[in-house]
Amino acid sequence: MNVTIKDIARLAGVSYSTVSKALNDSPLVKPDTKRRIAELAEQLGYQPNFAAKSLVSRRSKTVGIVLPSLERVALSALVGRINGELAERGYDVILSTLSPQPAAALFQRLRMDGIVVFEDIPPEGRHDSAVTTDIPVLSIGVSHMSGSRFALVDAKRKEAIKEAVRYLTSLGHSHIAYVGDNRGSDNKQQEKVTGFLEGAFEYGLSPVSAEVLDSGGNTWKHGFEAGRALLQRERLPSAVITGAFDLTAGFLRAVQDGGLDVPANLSLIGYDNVPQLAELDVPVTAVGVPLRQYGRVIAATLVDIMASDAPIRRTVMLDACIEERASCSKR
Amino acid sequence: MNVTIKDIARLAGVSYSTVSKALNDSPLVKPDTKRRIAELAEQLGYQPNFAAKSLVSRRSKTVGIVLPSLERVALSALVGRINGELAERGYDVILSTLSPQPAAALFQRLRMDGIVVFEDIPPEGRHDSAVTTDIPVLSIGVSHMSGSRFALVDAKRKEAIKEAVRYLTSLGHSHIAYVGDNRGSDNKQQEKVTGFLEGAFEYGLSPVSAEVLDSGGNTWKHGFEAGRALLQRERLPSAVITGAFDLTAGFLRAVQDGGLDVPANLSLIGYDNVPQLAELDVPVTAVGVPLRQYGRVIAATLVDIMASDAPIRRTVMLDACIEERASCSKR
DNA sequence: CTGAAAGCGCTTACAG
DNA sequence: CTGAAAGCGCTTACAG
Repeated sequence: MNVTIKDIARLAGVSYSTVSKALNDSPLVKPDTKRRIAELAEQLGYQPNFAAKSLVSRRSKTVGIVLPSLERVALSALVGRINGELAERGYDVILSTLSPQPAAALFQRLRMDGIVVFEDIPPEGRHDSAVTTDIPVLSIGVSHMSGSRFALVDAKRKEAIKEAVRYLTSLGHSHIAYVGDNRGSDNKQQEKVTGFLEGAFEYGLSPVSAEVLDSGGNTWKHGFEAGRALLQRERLPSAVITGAFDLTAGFLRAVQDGGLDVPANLSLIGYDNVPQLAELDVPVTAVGVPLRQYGRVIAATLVDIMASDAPIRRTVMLDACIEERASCSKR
Repeated sequence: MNVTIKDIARLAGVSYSTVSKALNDSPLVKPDTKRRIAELAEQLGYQPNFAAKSLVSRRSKTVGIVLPSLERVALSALVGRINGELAERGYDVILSTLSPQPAAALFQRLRMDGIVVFEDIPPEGRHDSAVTTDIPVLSIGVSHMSGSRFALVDAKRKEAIKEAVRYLTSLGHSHIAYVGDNRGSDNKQQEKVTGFLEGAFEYGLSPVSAEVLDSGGNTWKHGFEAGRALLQRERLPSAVITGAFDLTAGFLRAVQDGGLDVPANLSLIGYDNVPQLAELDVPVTAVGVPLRQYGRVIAATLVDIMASDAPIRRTVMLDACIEERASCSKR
């Protein structure tokens, strides 16, 4: 049998409602009594009963995160940050890898106060397959058109890549390639390509000096292969923008293996502003929403929509910024 | 306000305790009444209150899984299977990526009926940092020396690799290399190396014809590099055993790029018996515990230790088997 | 087969 | 500041 507030009350010689208030740090309880009760609770190893608490308070102080799969570095790091940010705000976090709708149903059953949905590919066509639930939903990157308390946090990918072009041209580069998934199935990838082309135009690159290389995917392997493909060229760009973290890592390895020095022979800037870029053979300059900020905004936005009882719909677009490291040099 | 059994009771013209029994399919309720109530519940979109249910029943019918990180294919696939298996047994699954102790504390607070712990590296030295909790714990691969209801499910890695050696020698191979993480920090990796050496001895390979190649890690990249390193050799083995899924994939790519044909020039067998091996450029023969079986045993064992109220300690070692595909040929 | 009652462990007006 | 009481939404003996 577990320790309950009644046990504590008996030992402290007060009523159990006083114990409840004391443990919740109510101003209605004398500091002295509070201290005494806190000590007793500690001693007895009291653990509040989550079920009872959320039954009566109608809140669980816990949020659920829906993940498409468990396989991406950047996502994994972001989830870690969100976990930390929400902990600071008094929330626990649990995850599910079910698909969004079943996961949302589960989280609703478990009485989560809110849910965060990550999903790469929006449900094809059928928008009725989107998440429908009564609890507040925060989508990252893809709109799920949900209930009445709903928000979307996303990165300005197009601007980010454009910014990378600006940065590279400002260093004197006039022949730049973008390496990324350009298969066209995913909007988010297309945005980046568009950003590259707009940037190339805006910052005065000639059409032949702004190349888009389709990597066919966003993994290390795709990056590596794209790097090797690039090496076949007779005329190389002086700078490359890679569209995702793993891609960047694989690409870097390939060009280094091919005998190029980064940044002496080739400048490189990678999308996805994650600290892991600093750990590569050459610390790679990043463009994108800084991970810390991403995590902080996600947590803050979610807490916000959970707090409101009125319907809310909000969209937050995050600006990218450049994190300079050692992979770019002047031309 | 949500629908409760009282609402249903009112509309059905019965008491709410009858509704409760009906919804739980109690034999004490007339089939007719049951049906009527079920329909009504359906209609009203009734969702039982998880908090109330677990408060009174002292069980949540939910289990928590602790994962070290979110980055491994084989792990991700296994979690998916466990999810499915437990669903069939009436349990929901949630995940946490906190480190084992905080995760266990969270799951205990959330009143999970049991937890599964995956962890690669056992807590260094200090065994007091292991998971301590009152609820049943099932560890995968690493013992966490927990409470009174505790189980360990693990794979017979050594036997698995040995079996791979047997298989290859039976095909006529007499020069075999094992490629794997041999840095020595991780017991599980060492077991595989030992299995290889024992197998080599037992199946009569000469010492120079049984090579251990340290890949320095278990990722695609490590596999790729190990593959390229192998190609530098003047005398190649006729068969290779790779120690982990991603490693296998990277290795295969490297040797193919180097102009070797698998299996014509080189036979390959990969540890980690996951279906993804069938999706590689060459469908790769696997050795290891079949994913389906792994998932089934984990789910069944967990349900078992959750059901018992007496202390239980159990260890289940799973046998590996070979899944033949197209990557091995006779010599 | 059905219903009234107690109780799971807590929070929160309300009265003192 | 403290306590008695009601109630959150359910399950489960117990009595009919």
